[in-house]
Amino acid sequence: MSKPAIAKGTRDFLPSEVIKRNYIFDHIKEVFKTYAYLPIETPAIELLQTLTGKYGDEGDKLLFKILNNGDYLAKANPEALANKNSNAMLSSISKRGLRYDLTVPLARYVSMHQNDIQFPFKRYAIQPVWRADRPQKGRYQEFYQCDADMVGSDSLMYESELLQILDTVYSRLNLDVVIKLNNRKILQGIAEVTGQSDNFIGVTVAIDKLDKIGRDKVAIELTNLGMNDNAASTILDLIEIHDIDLIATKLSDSETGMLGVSEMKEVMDYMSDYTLNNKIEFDFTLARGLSYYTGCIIEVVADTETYPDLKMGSLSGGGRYADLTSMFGLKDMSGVGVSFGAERIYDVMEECNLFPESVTKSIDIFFVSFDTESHRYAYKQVSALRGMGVSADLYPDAAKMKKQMKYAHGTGAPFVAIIGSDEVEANVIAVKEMTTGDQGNYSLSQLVEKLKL
RNA sequence: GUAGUUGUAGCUCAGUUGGUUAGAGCGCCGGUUUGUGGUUCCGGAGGCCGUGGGUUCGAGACCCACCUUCUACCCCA
Repeated sequence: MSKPAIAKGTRDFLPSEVIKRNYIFDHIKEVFKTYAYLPIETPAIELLQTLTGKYGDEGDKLLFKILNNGDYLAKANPEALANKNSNAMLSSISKRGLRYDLTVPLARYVSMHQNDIQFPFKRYAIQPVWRADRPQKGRYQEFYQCDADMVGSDSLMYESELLQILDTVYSRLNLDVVIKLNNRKILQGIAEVTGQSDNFIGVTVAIDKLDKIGRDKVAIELTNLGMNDNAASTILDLIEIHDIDLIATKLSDSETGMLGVSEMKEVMDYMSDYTLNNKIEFDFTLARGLSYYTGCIIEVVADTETYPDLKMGSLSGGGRYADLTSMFGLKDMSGVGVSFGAERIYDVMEECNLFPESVTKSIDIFFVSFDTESHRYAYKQVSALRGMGVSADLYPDAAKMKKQMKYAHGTGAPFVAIIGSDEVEANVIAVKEMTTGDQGNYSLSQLVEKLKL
């Protein structure tokens, strides 16, 4: 017999953990529905041709590939096999892989079903994704993403809508966050006015590290790109601005930059009547893996003022991608979306004790009994309660009271019903409140009243 | 992919310069007060010491390889 183990980067969940995870999923789903996003599902398995090349070279390495069925080596590229060249052999032994995120499957879905859906298409999906990454704090190989995306409109109303979704979900979870906002066009504007348009990617990669490695080291990275100290410090001065009007005065020479500014202003204008529960701030250092974002960029982190000791990456991310579906042959489909990292939200809520007490309650009442006759009586009471929507359970036989009570305690039930010959005779239910130890007799209907309170 | 780190009972971990039969706490099971848990006392079960190889009279301990855990980097939720 082999020792039980599970694959690295994956986890089992205890009932109490699943209940708490569902608490998060339910709140997110509820808000998605309120904002009129519709659910879709896509398979865990996608064709590798769908997945590869969408996440950059790094992403391709992190894709889980599925070996072809049958005698796959017999059909492998003989040259690659002889040379032990895994990369060259891959296409001949693996056609499929596990999805890496929910956005690329969405693009595939929209392209395939463009005749069956109407645009703007608003969909949400809460499904697991897989990445062959090195596991770390808050990083797993299998984790859930909760995405809401809109495809098929340029309107900045949707940016505003998604910001409200973020704000609503986190306030309902009672988790204080800071919503950070940027626009890739503003980043481009900064590169333009400092004469670094050719270095755009390098510049954004460098400035994205600002809060991690500090101003001096970013300045070194910038000068390494070939610009002089002056340009580097101008860039640093610009990105450290947090005021949209101030940045506007600096970017007046860049058409793209000014477009970014006006987009941001319009988004905020849509928000003007909405009362935010969380902080929202402009952060021009925000770059977020530039793979497909073209406009607004959003990132959510836990508020360090409320949780000073917390160390956790971003909890949500999102943004506008002007042309996601063209890789699948559908042109001119602008989209915008946000994604909730449920695992990290769970970890933060656990660490900061943010799950309400009531979430952990699994059942309403547990029954124990003293002998065969009272056991049968108890079972009838349990059935009746279940019929009325009360979550009730009964120990399967009249074992020793200590053993039954211990099990009852372990269920987490707030009340335990104790049934012996006295109760059967009087046709009552003796109910003990576990936290206080108080005990009293109730009729079935009285008990239902008590439990429904 | 790079660097470090970890692996001993179900869980958390001790285990001396290599030396008889590998320990503790918690948990689990049983008994103890005959209608009451979390919180009495007593007893018991449970270990290929990550896997494979090597050094040695002798390895949980030393060496090599692989696997695994956690962490930082890269990248990302």
